[in-house]
Amino acid sequence: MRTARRATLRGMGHGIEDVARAAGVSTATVSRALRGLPHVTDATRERVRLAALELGYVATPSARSLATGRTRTIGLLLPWVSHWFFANVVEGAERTLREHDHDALLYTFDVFERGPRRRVETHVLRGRVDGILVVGLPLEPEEIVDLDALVRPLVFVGSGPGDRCTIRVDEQEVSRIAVDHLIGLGHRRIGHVTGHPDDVSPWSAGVLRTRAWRDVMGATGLTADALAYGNFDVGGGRAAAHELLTRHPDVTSVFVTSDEMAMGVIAAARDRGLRVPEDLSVIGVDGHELGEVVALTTVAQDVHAQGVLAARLVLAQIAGEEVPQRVTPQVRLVLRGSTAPPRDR
Amino acid sequence: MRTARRATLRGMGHGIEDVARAAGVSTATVSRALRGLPHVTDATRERVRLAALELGYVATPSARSLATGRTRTIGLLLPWVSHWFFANVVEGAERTLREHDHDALLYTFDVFERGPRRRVETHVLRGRVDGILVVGLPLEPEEIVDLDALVRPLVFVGSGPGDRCTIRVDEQEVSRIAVDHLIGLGHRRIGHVTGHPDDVSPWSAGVLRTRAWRDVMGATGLTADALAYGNFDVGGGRAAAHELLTRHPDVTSVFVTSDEMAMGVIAAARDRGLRVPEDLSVIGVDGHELGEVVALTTVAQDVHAQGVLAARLVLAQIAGEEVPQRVTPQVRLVLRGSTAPPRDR
DNA sequence: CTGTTAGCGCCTTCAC
DNA sequence: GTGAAGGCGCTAACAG
Repeated sequence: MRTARRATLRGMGHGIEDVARAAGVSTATVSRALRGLPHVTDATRERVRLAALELGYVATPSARSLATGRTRTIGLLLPWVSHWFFANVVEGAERTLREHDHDALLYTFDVFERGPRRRVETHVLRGRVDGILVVGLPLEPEEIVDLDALVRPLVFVGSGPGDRCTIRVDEQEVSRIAVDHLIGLGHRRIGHVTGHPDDVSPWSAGVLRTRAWRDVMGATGLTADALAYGNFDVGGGRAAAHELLTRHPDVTSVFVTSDEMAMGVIAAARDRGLRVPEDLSVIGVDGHELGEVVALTTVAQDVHAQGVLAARLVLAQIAGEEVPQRVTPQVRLVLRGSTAPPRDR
Repeated sequence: MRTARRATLRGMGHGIEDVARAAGVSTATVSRALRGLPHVTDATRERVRLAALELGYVATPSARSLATGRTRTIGLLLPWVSHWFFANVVEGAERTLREHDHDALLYTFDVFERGPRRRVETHVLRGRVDGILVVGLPLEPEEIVDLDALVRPLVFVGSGPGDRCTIRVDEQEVSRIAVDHLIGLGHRRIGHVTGHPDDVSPWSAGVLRTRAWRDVMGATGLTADALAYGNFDVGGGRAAAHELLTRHPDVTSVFVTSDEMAMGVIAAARDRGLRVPEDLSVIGVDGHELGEVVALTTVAQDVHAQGVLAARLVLAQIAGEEVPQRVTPQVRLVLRGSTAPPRDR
């Protein structure tokens, strides 16, 4: 008795067979018609479309994926979403992906948390995604190997090995702009607050900015000894600044590798009764909206645009197109009230 | 010639058959063994486990989904991720879901954008998710109907109809705490900045807080006429404050329905040469980390915890457990420097 | 242009 | 406790 159609579809609606029956065609034709493939009469296509619409038919993604090998889903790998940079990349990427009928799957791996560095479990991505966006995650070489094993296009944002499609600002330039600005104002004792002390990845943004800070300082004949770690958040920046200012009370300005930490530094200055910028100049990196509220001078970048571009580049790779190996978004110095010439003291 | 095993799996690794062969058992046994189902000897299970490990076998999600009808994926529906509240809910939810081997699929629908309210296309969720988290999205009745048609557990966070599993603070209490605080300080002219003017949903957070502001003001015999809309972001809050203070120069304090907008209000005060809190008191809602930097008094809530709980509640529903229809997280007044008694003038 | 027929990789009854 | 076989819903050759 194979006549009795097992109307399964687990209570999810109608299947392709229902549409086929309603339109009086075969399932193959329905599939072709609905996906806009050639070799279908306009009339048939329209008939199928109507039938599908009426029944509220949408192809079951897992069935489609199983048959095609494509998931129309992109994995977003990142440490946090509650940080400004990441939230904005994610938002830009997700919107762009959706415009192109792709889904965004979120995977957070907080590799910066205290304790031994947890390895990113790339195997959870197997068969789930057509492409991967790695955002601000300084991966170990073995992790890259694991990702490569997935045989899916990869795009890195805000961190990444040199030999892969990577979108990131010129970290050297970022530090140079910031430090040059402070030097230009007359500062000689320039402190530095950066990310995580255990982060030593050669392509971590924090590491690169710190290295460039050292370079610029050295090239100008200044000593780069006032350094503290703020773990990329407000509270961390505040604590780091306290530590820094206690150990190096002669510091007149601080270059901070993120606006969130920079605002923490400003809070610390206030804690200590120091006025910004009269007693202490502070410059950050990012272009956080709230920087305007505290008049934070910063080296700004358009993060949303980076998310959009990243999405476009994975999609392009999936489509078999060539993509640039390296995109370097512009940065610009945004002068506000947190930097000024040092007071004589 | 059906002997020639078509080793497809589209270059993705090994399939269940490979594991079966390696372990010398059938695919059925592999399936049972790997998923911890009963009726498998410890010895066989171990053998299968080893074989799978060695081959790096992971069941293809789409195949599994097609066979089981479950996707182990939860859809996150929200307007933005770049706003503090949302980024934190998402982060809490994603981590919790991952701990329970579930994926988080992101769907942003900016229903607050200018122009006609875009309808949330729930059909993109069909067959993609086992459950749905609706975060801070004031949906229309028809949209709820569409969601219900998916026959999947639903949890609302930060907004939601009264008759569904909803996690949200008591909005009345939020407004009461804030306004009472200002009244207690001696303010009589209390302005208000809230979200989007077109948002009239009876269960939008902004709408409810504004209504409660009116109620509390009225109950105290104060006029609630100084109102402006800040669209839930910093720039919007700033613009709204300018409008408000121009129209109602006698206002001595402002109750703002989010910390991000409240910080915009503080920026506007500075623009106008008004000192906070001497000339203008400002109180927000949320507990944004950066509130500390600008000494923002606020009615705080634990948003990360709400994300965690939301994830737990969908998972519980999927497991067939009963869940509370309403969870009301605690809020607390965080006194900082942005509120003070009004100056006589 | 359209229908038929195999799978896609895994799960799941049902025998053994 | 284990294996055989059919099915999940859709796509993709291949005929016609």
